[in-house]
Amino acid sequence: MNSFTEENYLKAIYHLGGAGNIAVNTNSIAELTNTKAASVTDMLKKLADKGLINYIKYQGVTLTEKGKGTAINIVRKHRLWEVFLVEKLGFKWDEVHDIAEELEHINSEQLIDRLDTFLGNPKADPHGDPIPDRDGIFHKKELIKLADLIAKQEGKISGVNEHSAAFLQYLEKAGLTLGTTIVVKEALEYDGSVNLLIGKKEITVSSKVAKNLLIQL
Amino acid sequence: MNSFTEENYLKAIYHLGGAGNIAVNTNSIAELTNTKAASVTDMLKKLADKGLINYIKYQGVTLTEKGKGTAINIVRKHRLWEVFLVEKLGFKWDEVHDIAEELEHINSEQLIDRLDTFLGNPKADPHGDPIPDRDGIFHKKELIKLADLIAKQEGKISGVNEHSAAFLQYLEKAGLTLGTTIVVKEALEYDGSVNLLIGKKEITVSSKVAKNLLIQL
DNA sequence: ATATATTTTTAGATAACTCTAAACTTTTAA
DNA sequence: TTAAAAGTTTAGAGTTATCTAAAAATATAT
Repeated sequence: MNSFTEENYLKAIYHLGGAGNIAVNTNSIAELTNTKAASVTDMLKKLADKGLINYIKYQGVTLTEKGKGTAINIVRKHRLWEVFLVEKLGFKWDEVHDIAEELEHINSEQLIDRLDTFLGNPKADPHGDPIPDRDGIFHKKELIKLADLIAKQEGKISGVNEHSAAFLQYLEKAGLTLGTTIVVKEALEYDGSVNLLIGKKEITVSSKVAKNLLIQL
Repeated sequence: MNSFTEENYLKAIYHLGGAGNIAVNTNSIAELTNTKAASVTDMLKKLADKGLINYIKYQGVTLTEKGKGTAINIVRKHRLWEVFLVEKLGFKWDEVHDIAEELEHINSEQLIDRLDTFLGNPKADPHGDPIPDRDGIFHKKELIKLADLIAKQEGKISGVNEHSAAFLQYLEKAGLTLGTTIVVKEALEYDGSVNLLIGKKEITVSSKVAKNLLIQL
């Protein structure tokens, strides 16, 4: 059994890419967990002792298979709870993160499996992020940044790369919600902004927005 | 904001009758929270400093209005989650206590209000225990112990005084689930056991069972 | 009413997690 | 290629919640 705190560190390492080969560095973990580098170092020793991470002093960390499994399970729980909050309780997609952050630490495999069934085994959370199955497998569709599309390409808004409430609220106002079909009218080389058609309505989004909106072709 | 641990102590004091005038003693709190008396004393000082309990050394504690409100809110959350687990996720009534014990500490008024609405504002949890409303008011029906009924009285099984999985499983097997209508055929003075009619079926329950089954007339 | 038993509190330690400040490594850039 | 900057770890300390053992207060029983 891992503590609440250990779980949060594992999750942070996972989100920083620790499931791959490139080592995650101490400072970035400190930033994401709102702690100081010294605290991170202490915890890294502990997680390494438990066999959850590969840690070499001064060289950063990666997750072991065991650590990766634990982290993915937390991600699974987080995303399933987000679906519950939006689909069943009527929260907006920009309101659910903090509550899911607490719910993800509830410890019961049975609870999560039943929740998964109750929700109809959703494949993505309200932001389009994929939900791993109980074996930790992601059944993901290929998503492309809006910024990488060219004129005349058509696709469906299927995810976001940024989860701030501000960005999500902007998308909502602009009618750029998940599932919406869009066509690229013009991709402006000058500033990276993109002209889109949503049905017959034309709108322009900035480069920043285009980089954070994910499209399924 | 109170810590997870503080909340558990407040809840324990509440369940031991600390909302009334009779002071709850240190040892009983230690027993219920699975700690030692010395730990309880430490925490009582802390809760007293926060204005959540009335504490006089060696004389036990009662809850202040503030502490009572906090405790009742935890009870509300616990019971609403239990309803969710049974009604929506299909858990049995003897399986939900431990999970609800974790869920009750999730911090979001909005979450609980929406959950309440989602569940249809239930007035009782799966064991018949009343669920206080958001203002902490219990809208309770009058319940009487089966042991206090006399021959020919009829009523509906509406609650339990003991929550152990063993007792709940026994009731399930015996067909004594919530909502079942029963008629007392005979209350035996000799050993306190009771003969019941459930429809046309006759069964006998021990004195212990009769004391822990609550009936609405 | 006083000795004994029970209950509660205090004293002193430990474990988990955090911090600041200082020391040490690695990276970067002249 | 070495001096400065950036990043990381260690040392030492604080907080919260826990414990055991001993001391103090209260209750009980002859």
